[in-house]
Amino acid sequence: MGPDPTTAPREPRADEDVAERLRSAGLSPTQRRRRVLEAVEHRQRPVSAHELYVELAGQGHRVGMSTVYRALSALAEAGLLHVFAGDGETRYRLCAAGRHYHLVCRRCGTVREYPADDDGAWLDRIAADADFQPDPRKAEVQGVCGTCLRAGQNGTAG
Amino acid sequence: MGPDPTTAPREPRADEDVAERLRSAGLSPTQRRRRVLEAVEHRQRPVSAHELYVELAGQGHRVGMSTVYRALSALAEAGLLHVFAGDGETRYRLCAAGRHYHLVCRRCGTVREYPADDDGAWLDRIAADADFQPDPRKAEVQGVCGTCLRAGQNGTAG
DNA sequence: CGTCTTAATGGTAATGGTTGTCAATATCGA
DNA sequence: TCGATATTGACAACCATTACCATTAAGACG
Repeated sequence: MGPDPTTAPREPRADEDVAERLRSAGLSPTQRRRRVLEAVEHRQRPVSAHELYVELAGQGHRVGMSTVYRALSALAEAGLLHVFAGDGETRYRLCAAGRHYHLVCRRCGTVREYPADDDGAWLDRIAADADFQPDPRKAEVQGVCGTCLRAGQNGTAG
Repeated sequence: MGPDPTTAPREPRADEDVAERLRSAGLSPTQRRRRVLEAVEHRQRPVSAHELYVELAGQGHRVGMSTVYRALSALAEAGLLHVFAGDGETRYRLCAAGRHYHLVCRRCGTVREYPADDDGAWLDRIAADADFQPDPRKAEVQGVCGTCLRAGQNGTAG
């Protein structure tokens, strides 16, 4: 399949977007890093290094384990990913820009980003009240999401 | 070395309190578990299993590594300790009863429990707004405490 | 478009925190 | 005190993560 720069039916948009994101994070947008970022991006819940490794291998992309770990660490360090640790293996998830809290369901593991815009006063109050400067992107609330809550009522309450 | 049950000039109050806390958590208050809980209790910042092991050994108390791990896990499971993972080794800290957030300083590691009583509306609003039932004791906000903030201004703000 | 310099990569070995195993021991009730 | 049961501790096993270093890709330059 020869690439036709003039008539290419692909949309290089998404790929370029990923590359640009890497660049603005201070990372050269290598092929492997783009693959890793894209793979994380397509997940709704945090994913582990090993899971990504398997997924990429299944897609025919040969990315070494070390590279997956390095990419994830770099992306997390750059603030593009949020880190979830504590259950054996570390998990990563895309972290959007802007103020938000992370609502983590301890049953299904789904993470939701709850906007802190209109509610940011809470963080600001803490800053003034407790002599503490909170990082809006590093606020995490654990609990149970509505779906699991309703599902659990049927399954456990008997 | 030898404990004197009859003439001990200590105040059994604190020890009984620890035992009672273990009992109400559903754990039989064995000597080792009491030692572990007491050791965690006397710390202001999260402590690792290995650190506790060394500390207890230094006090002449022979507590096996496995026991330390098991006690910490059990105490955390029971809700008496809060778990901090993600920096190599897992760390534990006493978790008070009542609604509070954990303010974690990423510089010095100190954890402060910020009461959520008057501010609980925030969690309740999330519950209604985002279809999510938050666990008040599992809310964690990372940031920088005032002390480190002021110390850092001199060293880094150049 | 080739070449060269440098950073990234990947297979593998090593690291180290954590857990499993099981005999020895402490705990608690009778 | 005696016995049933849960706990403990030393050690080995486990496994996620990192270090190492030869190989390879990326990007600059002519």
